[in-house]
Amino acid sequence: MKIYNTLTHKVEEFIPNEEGKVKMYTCGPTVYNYAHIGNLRTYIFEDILEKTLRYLGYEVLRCMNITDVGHLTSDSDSGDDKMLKSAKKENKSVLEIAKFYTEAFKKDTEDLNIKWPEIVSPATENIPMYIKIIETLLEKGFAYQSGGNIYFDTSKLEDYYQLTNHKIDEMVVGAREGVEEDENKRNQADFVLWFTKSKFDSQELKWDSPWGVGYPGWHIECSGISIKNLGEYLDIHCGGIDNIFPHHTNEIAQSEGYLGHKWCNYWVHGEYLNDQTGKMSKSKGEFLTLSVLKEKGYDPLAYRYLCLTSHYRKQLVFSYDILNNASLSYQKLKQRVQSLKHDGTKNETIYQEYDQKFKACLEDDLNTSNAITLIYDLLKSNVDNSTKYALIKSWDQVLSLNLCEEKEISESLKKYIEEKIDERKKAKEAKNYALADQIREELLKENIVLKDTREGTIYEIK
RNA sequence: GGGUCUAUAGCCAAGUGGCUAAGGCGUGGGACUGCAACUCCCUGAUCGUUGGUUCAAAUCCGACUAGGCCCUCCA
Repeated sequence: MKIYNTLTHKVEEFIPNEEGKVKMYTCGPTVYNYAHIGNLRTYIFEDILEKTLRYLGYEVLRCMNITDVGHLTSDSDSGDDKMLKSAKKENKSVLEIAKFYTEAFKKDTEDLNIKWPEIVSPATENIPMYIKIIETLLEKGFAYQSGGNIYFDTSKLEDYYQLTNHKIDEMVVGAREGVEEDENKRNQADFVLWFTKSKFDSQELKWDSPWGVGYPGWHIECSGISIKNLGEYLDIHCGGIDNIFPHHTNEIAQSEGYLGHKWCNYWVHGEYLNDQTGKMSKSKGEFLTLSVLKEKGYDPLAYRYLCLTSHYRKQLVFSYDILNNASLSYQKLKQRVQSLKHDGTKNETIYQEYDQKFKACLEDDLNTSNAITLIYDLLKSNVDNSTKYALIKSWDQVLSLNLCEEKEISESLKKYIEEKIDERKKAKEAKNYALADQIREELLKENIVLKDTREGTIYEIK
């Protein structure tokens, strides 16, 4: 399969370290608030990548962190800790906040048919691993102690900016408002591995370390959790594009400094979901969550469909217009698939032919848009219905749009509807259209839609 | 200032040098229907502007225009 690698800045053939096996790490959420639908776009893309690899026959082991500590607004020790800030606001402990929003995030992934990774590890449960890495970095001379904190010395690396093409001389310190220079650093790009002093009133979570009581920097957790669970050689590391710098840049620096060899071969990043004003952001205050969409009556999978009709490396500007568009398309597609009469058989030759086409779409840097177009092509083709159904059912393992989901209808409900249809038929025959329409209206109120086809009246439960 | 990405119909979107530029939604028209809905058929593009390379450009190169993102909070 071919995938765009941020490390080499081009689309490349994917070759794992060990044949047939993929070790994949994806940056997880910082659980101080709900995830917005832009955050979730990244997890949808990662889900598609993982499921594509599985569909192509790879054995995938995937790991994700949950950031529940130490995520500061800045590497200087004057910034806010997001977890703590949120906890104070809601009058709860940091761990209570983390637990609450982790559950909320998990619920979102379930609604979107995003598979939960095999290994999900909170940052707070891996402190000894971070300490081990930092000790090694100090021994090897990649880190130094200054002003009470341990910093990574970026000048010790030849190619610190390999992911971004940034040039050190042209970087603007404090390009973003509110970022202060940290005087303890030897080099502008150095970052904190371990904090031993805190200016926060009540930093709840602290651990003992060889350098004093403190807590880890933001970047060390992903390196620690990944190496601990997936070993020294990683195949794919994913995240949103905003993680490229500084987070992933720093992960590479500390991981390779610690390991002494190349760590991860493929870095894959998902683009943003923007709104009309630009990037969707938690720090702007207001943001769109999946629950909001659900309250407005949208199926979460319509949002997933929307994401899949676009490409993961292309920015998408969210509006209710495009969601309505996607939602309608999705419902229509689902209905078309579910109305296919199938008997569980398939034409093996045609099945293989179309399945190859499907794989080719995904192997082409996850061209989900073409994969969905292939469904429409298949539906329009003269392939028999059972083969069509078998193919779409199989493809839905990757797309996860519940295209073949059949609604369970109880026998009593079925009988009730059939009686009503019969009653309406008799009314129609007697040209009593007022009664016929009344029956149709009544059923519609119960979310049962009648459709008169050439073969007779059928129904659909909304 | 530096880096990076994008620009295709009303909307979303595929397309990576070669037949009349996929597909979906919407719009308009038609068939079906007691009327609807559903379904089916028909309906739409000088590919941001401008130079160049080529027998051939949406596709490659240059310039310009507009916009997004990153340069120590975010996916």
